[in-house]
Amino acid sequence: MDKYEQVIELAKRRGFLWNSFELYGGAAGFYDYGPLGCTLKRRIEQIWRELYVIHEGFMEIETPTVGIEDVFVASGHVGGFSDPLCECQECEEAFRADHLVDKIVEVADALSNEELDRLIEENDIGCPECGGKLGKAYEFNLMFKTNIGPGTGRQGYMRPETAQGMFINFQRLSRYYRDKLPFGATQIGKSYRNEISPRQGVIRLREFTQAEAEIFTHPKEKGHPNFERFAEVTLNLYSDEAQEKGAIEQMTVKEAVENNIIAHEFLAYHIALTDHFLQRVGIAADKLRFRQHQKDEMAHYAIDCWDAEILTDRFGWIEVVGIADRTDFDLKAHAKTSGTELEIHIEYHEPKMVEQFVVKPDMGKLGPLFKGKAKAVADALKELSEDELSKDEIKVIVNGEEFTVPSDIISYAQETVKVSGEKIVPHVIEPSYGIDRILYCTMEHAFDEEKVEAEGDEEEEERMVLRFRNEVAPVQVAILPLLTRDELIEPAKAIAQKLRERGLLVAYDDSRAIGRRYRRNDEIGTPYSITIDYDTLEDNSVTIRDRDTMKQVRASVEGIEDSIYDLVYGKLSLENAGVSI
RNA sequence: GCGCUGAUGGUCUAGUGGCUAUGACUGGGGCCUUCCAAGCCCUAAACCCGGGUUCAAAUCCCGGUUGGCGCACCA
Repeated sequence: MDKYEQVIELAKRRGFLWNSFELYGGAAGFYDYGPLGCTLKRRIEQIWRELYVIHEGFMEIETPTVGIEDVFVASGHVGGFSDPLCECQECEEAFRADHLVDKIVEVADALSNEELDRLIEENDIGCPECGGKLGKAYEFNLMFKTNIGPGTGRQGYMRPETAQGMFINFQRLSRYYRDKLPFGATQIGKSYRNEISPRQGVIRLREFTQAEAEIFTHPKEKGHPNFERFAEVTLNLYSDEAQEKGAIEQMTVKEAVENNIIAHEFLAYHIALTDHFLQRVGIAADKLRFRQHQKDEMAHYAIDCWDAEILTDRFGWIEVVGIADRTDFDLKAHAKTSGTELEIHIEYHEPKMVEQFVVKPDMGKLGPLFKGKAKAVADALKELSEDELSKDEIKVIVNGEEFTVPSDIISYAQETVKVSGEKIVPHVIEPSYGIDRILYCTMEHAFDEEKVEAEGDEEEEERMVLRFRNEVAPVQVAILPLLTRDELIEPAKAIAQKLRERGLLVAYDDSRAIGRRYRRNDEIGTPYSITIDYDTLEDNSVTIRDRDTMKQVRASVEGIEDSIYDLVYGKLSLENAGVSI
């Protein structure tokens, strides 16, 4: 059994992750979160919220998981979130049709299916595997389709990312933030991709949880006001250049920006924030790197893009977060499709005086002359050059109709006007997290097997332990009466209640031997156990046991809820929580 | 989607056509037990689904579902 198998076996057995729909034979690409998995996930999400929503101030929103067609036409998912496939009619192998012709034309990925068919036909391209004849190219779109409303209804799609919900609310968000850049919004929710063949458990799902932030910045101001926070943090960077050499480089965030490895401070700050988050949920620092997209892999509109990658035992480096500067691509796309300006008015620090050619039609005379068409004529006049306006008879064409305007009802001049600001389309910095993958990685990195001495003459045995960081552990403290006796069970339950009231995640367990119960809790990563014994009845003290070291201290029941709380949240060490035994 | 390969209690697993489907661990109840999966008693729990071949199918065949691996795919 490799580590992946061990982790998945444990996850299944102890209620972290279950294959969905098992009762009916299951369905590939879907996983259920059991009681512990769900709690673990919520705790990871909660840390994410703390960093992005509370600390950064990027408020969380919630938008539908079903989207209408226009949204995904604009985003490019209807046309582009699909691949042209082409199957061999002999051996039935499927290939990317555009890859088959990419040696022949330069922009193979821009071709229509008909053009692809024609090129394959003309160049006599056969199956790369068996040389057989290839069938027609067809689109396989990765979005789930659905209908909105009864009957044929309206075409809907399950969203393939949460991001669009933030983009299309740009105007509302801008107003909420009182039109001041930079601002951001976040969303944690489900996204859907109809993967051709989902694999690797929770690594590639058809329904998965994303946590995304869309941060709108000024296109020309990409310094970060709080850059110093992470400036001296060292990152494992696998830049475009480093990938050529095949060696990860370590450097500080500041150096990365100064040496133009990372495009700008704003992106660098968010790479560092991602690094901070991942380590905080328990990803091992030496199994974490940031890989830069190479020029040919990066979306054409992006300035720079980095993936956080985590080293796993079976799958190697897997991508868990993408952090990109997407420029104004998304807002412009929605502006174009919706016919609505998605811009923000930025006031200059001081108004600028700008030389402008200004045309002033005399509406008092234009009105009576052209009646209802006066406004359109005036607008057309404003577009004319000085040359045209200087003629005796000025002609304009409005909707195919020619109008002749006397020169005396219009004046024009080169004027200096005061401009107080400009409209700009903000650039988007997007950190996009795959929560399910991160959750799996926290489990794998927490997973440990340790040899411990066994009773009597027995050989050493394995202790399975999930060394979760306290903050993410789905059970924070176990309450264990030493023996199954009423006189111990009662005070134990009272302590459990006290801890729950303090807001701790408590598990109470009195079944079978104490050692067995310690092991059960090690296996699900419970950081602390409290054991109630006969001394408790004498002197009102209990033992607190540490999961990782198995060390115990003796502490008073009085104020135990505060001690455990402080232990869990790192404000107290075990040594200071009681007397060592 | 294609190819290879697997699918048996909660988990891991034995079982190459023939008794009531093997075992371990785990779980539950109890006895015992004053700190790291101890012992004893009791108990629950499985042949992925659908067809076919056969007197008889967990076992052979076909199809599907699903896990793993390889190819392809992975905004």
